[in-house]
Amino acid sequence: MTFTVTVDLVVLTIRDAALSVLLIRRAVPPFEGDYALPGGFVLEHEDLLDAAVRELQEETGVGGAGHLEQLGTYGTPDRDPRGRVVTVAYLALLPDAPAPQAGSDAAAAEWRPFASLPPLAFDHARILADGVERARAKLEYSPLATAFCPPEFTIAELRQVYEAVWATPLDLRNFHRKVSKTPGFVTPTGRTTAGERGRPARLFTRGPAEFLVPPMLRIGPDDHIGPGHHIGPEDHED
Amino acid sequence: MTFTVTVDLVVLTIRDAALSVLLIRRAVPPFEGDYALPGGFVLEHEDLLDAAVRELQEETGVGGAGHLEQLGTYGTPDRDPRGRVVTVAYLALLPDAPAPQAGSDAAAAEWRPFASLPPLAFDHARILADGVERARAKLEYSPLATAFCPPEFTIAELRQVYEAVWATPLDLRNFHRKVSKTPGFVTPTGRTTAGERGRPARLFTRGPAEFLVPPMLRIGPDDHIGPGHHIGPEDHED
DNA sequence: AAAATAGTGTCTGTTAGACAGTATCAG
DNA sequence: CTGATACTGTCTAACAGACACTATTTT
Repeated sequence: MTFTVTVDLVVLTIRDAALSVLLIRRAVPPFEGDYALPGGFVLEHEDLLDAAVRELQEETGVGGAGHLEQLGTYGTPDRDPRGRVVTVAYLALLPDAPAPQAGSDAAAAEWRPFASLPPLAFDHARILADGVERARAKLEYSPLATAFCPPEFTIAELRQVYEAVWATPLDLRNFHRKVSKTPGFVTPTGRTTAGERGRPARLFTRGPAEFLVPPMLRIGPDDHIGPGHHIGPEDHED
Repeated sequence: MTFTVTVDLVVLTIRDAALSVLLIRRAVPPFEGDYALPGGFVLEHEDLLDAAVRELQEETGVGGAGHLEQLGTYGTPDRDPRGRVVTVAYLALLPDAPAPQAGSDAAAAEWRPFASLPPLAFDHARILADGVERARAKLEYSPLATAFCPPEFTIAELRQVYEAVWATPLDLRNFHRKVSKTPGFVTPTGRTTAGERGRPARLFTRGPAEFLVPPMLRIGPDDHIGPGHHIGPEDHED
């Protein structure tokens, strides 16, 4: 038994303080004209990660910035009407800026706010939901929020990333203290912003830490677990 | 371009207070006679998760107990000398007991302690390392440790799971308090153990919580990140 | 009684959340 | 000056780690 293998990309960024997703409009059947995640076929001698990097490059023109990691693999027998297609989904986190470019099988690529999404082709709605949940969870215990920021950023920019991804307002003073006291999260550059309103802000780069100790928890310690509550990181089915 | 798709299983359990892995000896080339993770080909109309469940059933005879989740997909072009094989790895956590059974392409299946592993075929050493790291991480923020336990278990058994997976001793009194105070982690059954040495222990079942709030952190809050990994608190014994 | 295991209580330093206050810019 | 944003400090309740103590069984 043989399979077709594709990669699909959940590409996230922060645009106008809102978590946004890169979507394409399909130019060919099936689902012609529908929105979908960018992606494509894995080539004959190509590693899966290389295929994801290539597709990301083709769709966004993005270089080495940002973050890319495997999200999960989706292979339900009837997920693609063309036959048995298994897709390996990747999650990309990028700083804002790159203007999307139309790919070969994509009529157009555009950023869409996560809060108001159109219907998606295939099982891409599920893949996208898994990707956003992964991003939300990893912001807690890794310095991955910096992947949404330009090379130099302020604490306020970093806080806006957390607020956009978690869709929750955060206390800026406590946030500032927590980021400063978490070893290796950010490294001061000595430079500051200028020309903005208010006091200039110090600029930082991402620090050397791979994990945040202690983590930045989304949830207050006095929260309760109950039916309907959906808190914390999520994985796939049992 | 077409691919062969397989599932491989990282099956973990606690045996004799040690984290252990289910390995098979390959009966056919390539890597004939070497140790490997159990696994096999995905069938024509079979979902990936169904294939993992089937392989787990074939290797261990295990039913509905335990936990099974997708771990990751490995598809480096040269990972299998037979051609282009992509494998979707699954992580299974089981209570101790099931005697391994020999599968069709496996000469023998056996539990091996994670602390002393033989060399593994293909890229299975990497897959196994990823699986154990996933398990270690998930024990922090999910009640997944209960998947290693029988349907009814004591707090001490649950603590031994944490100690075995994290390879770290834990203070039994603080552990007991933390488990009891985390809402939805465990549910008392009213029954107790009997016939053992010492005071009988209350028996629990897994509670309704999907996530631990607050999490059970491996690492002390005053740990520092630096060159040279530093995980886990220092030993302490009464 | 002694040993062993289960479970509770207490003390203390640290931390998270809430919120007041100070610093430095533009206009 | 006012307004705006950046940053620091303080108070308090809750929590984590360390460790003493009580409870209930077997031998």
